Amino acid sequence: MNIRQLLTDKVQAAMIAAGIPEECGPVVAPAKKAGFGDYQANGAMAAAKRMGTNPRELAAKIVEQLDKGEMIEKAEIAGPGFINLHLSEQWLADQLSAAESDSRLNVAAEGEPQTVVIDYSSPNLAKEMHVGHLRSTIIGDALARLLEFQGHKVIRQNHMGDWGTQFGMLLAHLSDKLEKNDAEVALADLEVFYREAKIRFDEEEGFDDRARDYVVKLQSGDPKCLKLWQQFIDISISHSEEIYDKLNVTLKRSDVYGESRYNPDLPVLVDELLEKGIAVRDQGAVVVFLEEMADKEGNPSPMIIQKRGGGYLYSTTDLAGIRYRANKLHADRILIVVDARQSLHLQQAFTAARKADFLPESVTLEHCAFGTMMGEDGKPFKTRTGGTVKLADLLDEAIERAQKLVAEKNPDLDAAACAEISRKVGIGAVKYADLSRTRTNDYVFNWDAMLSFEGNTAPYLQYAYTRVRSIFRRAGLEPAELTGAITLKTPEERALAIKLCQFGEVLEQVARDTYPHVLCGYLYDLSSAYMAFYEACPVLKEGVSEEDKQSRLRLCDLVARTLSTGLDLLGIEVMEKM
RNA sequence: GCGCCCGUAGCUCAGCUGGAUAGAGCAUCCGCCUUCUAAGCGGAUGGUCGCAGGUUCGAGUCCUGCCGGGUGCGCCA
Repeated sequence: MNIRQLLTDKVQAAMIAAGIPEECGPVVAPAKKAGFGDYQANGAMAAAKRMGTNPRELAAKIVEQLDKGEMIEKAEIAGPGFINLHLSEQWLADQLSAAESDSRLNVAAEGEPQTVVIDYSSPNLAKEMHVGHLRSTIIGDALARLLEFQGHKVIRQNHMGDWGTQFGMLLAHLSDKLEKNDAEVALADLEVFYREAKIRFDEEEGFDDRARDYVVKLQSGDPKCLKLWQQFIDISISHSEEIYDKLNVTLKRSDVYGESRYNPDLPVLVDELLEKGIAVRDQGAVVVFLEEMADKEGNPSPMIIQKRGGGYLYSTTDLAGIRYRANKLHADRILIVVDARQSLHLQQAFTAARKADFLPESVTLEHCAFGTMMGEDGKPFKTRTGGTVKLADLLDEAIERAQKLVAEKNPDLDAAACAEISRKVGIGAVKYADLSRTRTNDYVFNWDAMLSFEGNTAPYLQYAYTRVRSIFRRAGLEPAELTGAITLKTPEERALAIKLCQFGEVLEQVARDTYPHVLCGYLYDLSSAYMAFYEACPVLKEGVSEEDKQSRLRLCDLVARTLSTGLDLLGIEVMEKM
């Protein structure tokens, strides 16, 4: 159920009935301020301008034609031609009842499901995952969960970096190590392993030649070398899986589709582009010149797809990836969740793929760009000594910090419960801090702010959830046992009801625009509305009538379910107590 | 040099297709717990929306120029 859409349809119909051209949109949005109704339609003014008539009079005509039905209580004209729409209390209550008995909370499943391929996380397997992989992993996973909930067929693609010259050095080192240990032991710490290999490569006589030799063997498909490589990859993926598990990320091994998978297609692709005349040889390399992206002087934008010497680049793999996803995976929509700094590269890849006719025109290519995670000094997030922060360490610190807070606030919890809550709170805080910011902007990482129980944070939302659940515990009731009607007597109940009813339209918006912070903002508003309701509307206290108690408990249950569903779509867990 | 992103309250950030008096949180100050978790709620203070033009009945939002910061730009990913 999408209030905004329903109202848009109604107002649009009224506008047409009032003789307004169809191109004039009704411009329906939630009311900006209390006192302006629940929703407002602002389209009358633009339409009046276009038609050269008086906006207030036109608004009056629209209101006259408006089929209010069960939904709209009243429509008022205000200011220069705003139409303020007040929703009917009974209609709202009916919607809530419908949501209550629906496992999807009255959120309609997508009528025209798409196949959506989402490329996210994509760590480099040569090293351990570090904070640079956090945003892609968190944002991509939230989008995957949400689009799946909307009813789309989501294909996760973990485009892991499992290929490249650095593997020569790593395999040479691994091959030596295997004389003493098995691969699991040798690769227990990837970071250490990488450093060792790098030192040998830089300093040890003859090692660099062996490394290069391994690269050649690997690329030529030498079976022994491939086996070694496979061992390395398998263990490295396992390291990533530990992180995914801790982070509560849905990526599985079957979602891994590493760069190496495109190897056989790269020479084919380059030949094809040369044949089509889209790519040309230039200074020994193969280059696609994109006139579509030319600068002011008309110089086309160059994209190298094969190096002088024959090597391929990630631009080549990107093109192969687009083609594979569109044609083999039959994507209708391709989302690529990578750093905003790669915007130009991706735009080139998108443009070239279109030009080469690698995908049907109907397939959309979207770069879901995100900014850099900054330290509190405003510079990219690093350790005190300027090193890269390992993701595992960051997550452990989050849990540890949460544990201190939980133990301090609620000393009665037993150790197991405390550990579980700390994990959910700590990880939730890290994820929510990231997701709640507009993803295209850089954001400042701050432990105290994200772990605060005040403001737009995960702990605040989790706390709101526990407050609801606490009521049910105390009442000794389960939601299924509730009877009677939902009534919205106080302003707080009404405000809460409207918030609850907006869940569906928010999800639709996020699914369309791929900005998870909009969902975060909604959940925060919902929690705030619940907190206000909680203060103003006693549920179990003395003097509350049975009808009010039942009605309010039903509101409580809807809040709990909406919060847990919404947070789950963000990949954040809730708990009964905290 | 060119491209892209950003500049909104002391700090961290929202502001969706241009709409009403630009909103939150933190910080500061003032209130609210013998009754559902005060990890909370209510209120106050605080803004020439980087600057200057332009389009419009109406601009934080669109256009142009400038200033400041970030980032990217033929053989890394």
